[in-house]
Amino acid sequence: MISLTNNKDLKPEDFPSDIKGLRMTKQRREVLAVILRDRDHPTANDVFLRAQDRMPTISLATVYNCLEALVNHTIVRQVNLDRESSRYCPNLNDHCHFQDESSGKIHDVVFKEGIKLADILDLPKGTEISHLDISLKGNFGNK
Amino acid sequence: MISLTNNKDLKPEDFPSDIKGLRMTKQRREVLAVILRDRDHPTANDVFLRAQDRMPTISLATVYNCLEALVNHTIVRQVNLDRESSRYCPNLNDHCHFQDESSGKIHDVVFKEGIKLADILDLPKGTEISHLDISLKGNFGNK
DNA sequence: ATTTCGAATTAGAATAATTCCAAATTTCAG
DNA sequence: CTGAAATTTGGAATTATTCTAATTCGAAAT
Repeated sequence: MISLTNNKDLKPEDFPSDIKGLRMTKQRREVLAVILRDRDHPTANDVFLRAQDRMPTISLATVYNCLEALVNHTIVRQVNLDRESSRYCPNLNDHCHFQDESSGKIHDVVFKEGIKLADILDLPKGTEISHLDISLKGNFGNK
Repeated sequence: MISLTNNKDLKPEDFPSDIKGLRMTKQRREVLAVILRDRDHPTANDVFLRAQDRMPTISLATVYNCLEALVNHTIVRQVNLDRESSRYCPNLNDHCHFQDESSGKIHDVVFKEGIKLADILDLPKGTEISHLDISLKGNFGNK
């Protein structure tokens, strides 16, 4: 199976016509390809500008529509940091986002081996977590 | 010392004239009093409406100004969930926010005894966390 | 191949939260 | 008291996002 979460070289036209139940139109392919290619947590407008390179007629509204569809079908993740524009991330594994204050860049951060968040939070019995967002800010060490 | 973080009965006019280096004007007192009184994570507009009860002339711009000043001086915390309006929270202790999907209510959630977040995340050496936000969504158990 | 019809795309208008601005008011320091 | 600085105010401006209505597309059936 084609890896959608880690494939810089995949051409939009090579995407299957259906991903997770979402019909892949030309525009959706292009939008997804942009997100998979650069993996730098672009905003909707970033995606729009990049998608225009290969598809000059695409509209911003369409980019928003495509992003919404991709998010609803858990093909990409929407990342909200503070009050900034939403950003989009192709990494579907459990992870957090760290925004480096000097560069502005956003880094994916994972939990240490074997840690589950529910284990460390004091939640009342019967609680069910459907969504979880962890974001950090500060100085990201050298890696 | 007067508890600012847990005092429903405190009247705005009883606040000291300086809190954490912030000069407390009439409007700032009122805004802070609203946030301390109800503790239900109101939005700026909620605060505005409530503040108007006792101070009909206060403006929304002023509420935003006051909130910004209070946040900058770490007197209240700004809480951002998804793309919704910012909310404001007088609880300055380390905690997360859980939004119950059926009621919409926001609950404060704390870590279990002795847990520090830095211990469970795989961060590169030298990383310094300046801000941390954890928000959850789902069904909040009965408490 | 052509028709059909729901889904997708488009451009631009509308919305909502927040910020900006410039004038008026209040407060503080001397 | 007096002038400077900070704060407040109402309204305009901004920005991200959503909505709308018209058009186009595409797959399936004819």
